[in-house]
Amino acid sequence: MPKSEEPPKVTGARAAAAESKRRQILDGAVRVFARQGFHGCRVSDIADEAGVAYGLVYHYFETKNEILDTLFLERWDILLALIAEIDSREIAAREKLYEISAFIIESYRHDPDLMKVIIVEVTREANSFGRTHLAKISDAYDGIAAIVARGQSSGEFRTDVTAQFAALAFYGVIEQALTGWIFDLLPGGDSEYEQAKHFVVATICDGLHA
Amino acid sequence: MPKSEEPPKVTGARAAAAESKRRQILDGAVRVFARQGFHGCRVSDIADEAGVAYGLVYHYFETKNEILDTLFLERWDILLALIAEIDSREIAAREKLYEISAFIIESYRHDPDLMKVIIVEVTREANSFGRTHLAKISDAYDGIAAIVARGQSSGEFRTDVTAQFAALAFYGVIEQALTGWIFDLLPGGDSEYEQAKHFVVATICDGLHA
Amino acid sequence: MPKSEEPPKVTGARAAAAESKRRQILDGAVRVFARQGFHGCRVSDIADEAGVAYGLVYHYFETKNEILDTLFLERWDILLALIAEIDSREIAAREKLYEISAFIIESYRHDPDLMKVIIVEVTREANSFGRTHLAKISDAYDGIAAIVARGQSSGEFRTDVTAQFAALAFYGVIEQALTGWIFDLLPGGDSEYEQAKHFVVATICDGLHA
Amino acid sequence: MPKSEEPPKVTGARAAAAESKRRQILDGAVRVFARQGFHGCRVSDIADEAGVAYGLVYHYFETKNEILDTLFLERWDILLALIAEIDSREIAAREKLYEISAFIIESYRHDPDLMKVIIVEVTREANSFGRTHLAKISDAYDGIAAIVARGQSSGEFRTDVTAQFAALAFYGVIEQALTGWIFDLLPGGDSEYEQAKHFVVATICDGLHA
DNA sequence: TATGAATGAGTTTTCATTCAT
DNA sequence: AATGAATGAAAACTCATTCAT
Repeated sequence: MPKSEEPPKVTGARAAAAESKRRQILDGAVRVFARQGFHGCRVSDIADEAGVAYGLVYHYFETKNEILDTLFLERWDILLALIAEIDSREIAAREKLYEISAFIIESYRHDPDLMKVIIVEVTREANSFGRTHLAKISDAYDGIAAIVARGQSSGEFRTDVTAQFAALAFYGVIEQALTGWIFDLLPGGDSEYEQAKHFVVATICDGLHA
Repeated sequence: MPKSEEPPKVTGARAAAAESKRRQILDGAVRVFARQGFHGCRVSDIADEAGVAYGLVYHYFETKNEILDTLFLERWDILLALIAEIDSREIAAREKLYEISAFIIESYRHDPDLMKVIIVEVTREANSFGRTHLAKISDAYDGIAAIVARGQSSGEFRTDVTAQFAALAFYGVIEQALTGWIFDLLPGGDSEYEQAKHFVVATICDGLHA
Repeated sequence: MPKSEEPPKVTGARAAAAESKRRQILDGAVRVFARQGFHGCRVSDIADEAGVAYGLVYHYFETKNEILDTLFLERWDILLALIAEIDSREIAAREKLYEISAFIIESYRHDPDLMKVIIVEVTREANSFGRTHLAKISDAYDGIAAIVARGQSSGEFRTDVTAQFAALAFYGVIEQALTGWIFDLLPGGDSEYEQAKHFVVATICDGLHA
Repeated sequence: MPKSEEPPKVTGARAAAAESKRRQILDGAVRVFARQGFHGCRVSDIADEAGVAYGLVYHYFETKNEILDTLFLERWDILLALIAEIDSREIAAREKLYEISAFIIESYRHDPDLMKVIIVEVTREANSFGRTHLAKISDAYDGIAAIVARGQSSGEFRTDVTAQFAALAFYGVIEQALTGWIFDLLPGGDSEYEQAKHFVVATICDGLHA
């Protein structure tokens, strides 16, 4: 799924250029964070990678941390919106889960650096820093749990495992698959990604038993 | 499961005292890393928490990072040994997975700080630092995959989902449960832990379908 | 001989100011190194003496050591250029040696701190650090040796003492005179400096014999 | 010239062993100082090189600096005694200077590490630390100056160059030769050492002129 | 004497952030 | 908006020295 291209605000060439610098910085930051980690890079590395002047980073962002926050929120809000949209469709819960799985895996295929940053850096940061991210992550869990709960109500899913735990398990499987690709513990590639979308659902919905 | 208490080597009071200081430092580090994060604490915080002089930390460990490494390896090696031992038992694959799930969750109940550090801090370090940790993590995946593969051979498990992916999914579910408890996204407590041990296996082996 | 005053490059106030801060740091470092020794001072002493912020030192120089290197090379390159220039003149070898002796002693009169740093600190660093300085020092020896060799070819100098050794002896006498002044083992003062210029040549060229 | 072996104090085996440990430490320190420089080594390096326990170094020496002092003074006092002894002989001043030159160069041949330490580390240390060493160095200058002065009185040496300056020049030539060998700027070897003893006197007494 | 664990002050370097232009 | 020099707090790491045994 392509990056959600915000409609180019029609505010003249100047503003467009400015917006593009801001975008450059975010894009540079993704590459640098993915390569060196949030703590392993300097603000000047971001500026260099983005091809902008050092000081400009601070024109667009208050702190280094805000850059990470922005990257996370941009992407995560898309995910949250998608979960909500999918849940509103008239399809089986299993199908809904497949769509979410597919979306996240496609996101990784499309921009592995960004997903790496979100998974590796943001979660850990949540430990030391604000709870903002945790609330957002919780929102995703809740959205998925809502899908599961609806599946339970309709009789599609068993009810002894709580919807909350099921949601968390579902997300855990996907995140671990991404982690595997990120750290080269799992072979990556287009066919593997395609297969994984199905494996996630097969494992979580059908179980491993024969 | 209690920390593998090495038999108190009878090597005189001096050596014993020395070993205890080293232990104190490791124990202090766990608490500090859990509370403030690896990057959020200073070496002096570790020394203070451990009740030893600053310099002593560097007498026992080359770098701050080596402390984290040591904590991770101590515990992870126990996990690896356990996985191997469980796989050698004459029980169903499903039972084996339950034992592993139970062990990890018990580890968290017994020493949540340590598990928090391993899950939250080590993975991030794996990104920037050496691949040592990754190799160890990979070993765990492999051990679990071996169990699944044996289950597939015996006809207990389906074979369309690869053993490798199944192992990763299984571990992903457990890790996400721990993450949930760590960040208070999931209610914790003795009965929840007990329930979760079963949920993990129910989800992965039986699936969510009704 | 005055410090080679580079013509103030007309590059705008900003660049000029920047260059002047860098110069301030170097000048402060000379005073501090001379007073307390390279190892006896902190980088903050340099910053304080130069009247700049601590961090600015690291904006202009990678390490404390690079400051020392810069001071040495700036001056030594002037010496090397001078030796080459003097050798090209159409004067007696003895005159050439006098000019070099005079230049070095004048350098000391003009900026005793800098010469002290070069003689006292750089040599020691040459031991532990890179061979860069040694190569430069060797260049000076070679330049002087070339002058002596030409003197030998013309019949002005005896040939049983090698030019190489003679060069080294000549430089050794000068350096020891400076060392004497630096450590107050030899009375200093304008007339003493003037006298020493002649003594160096008298000793090396004519010998002590009656 | 062999290291002045102090007569083995007849105080029993224990004291002898103790003395030997102290000697071991000094000998180890010479090697370490020569290799890494005074500031570039740790006290533990000295202990390791000497093959003694860390703490023992502090049993025999108050500070790290005292070790350097001891090494310098041991050797320098021998030099001072020798200068005095030579001056009392009934030989030409030129012969006396030859003997001193020969002694110092032999000292270097016999124990280059020790001479390297004295020349490279002690003189520089004189800058930051006490004036003790300077007084001793001054004593050597004075001793040599006395020889020159006597040579001037007897009509052997010219009088326009002061005895003080001549002494300093003489020592400067020798020190620079040693520096050349130490830093590989001058080819070393037995025949070169032998030749240098003569070159020093030829240069200083006879001069370079044809 | 001999050992090596224990202490903690000291120092370089890093780097996020600010600011003048 | 854009630049990059300037600031200074922060922290890891070093290592001489002390001390208990």
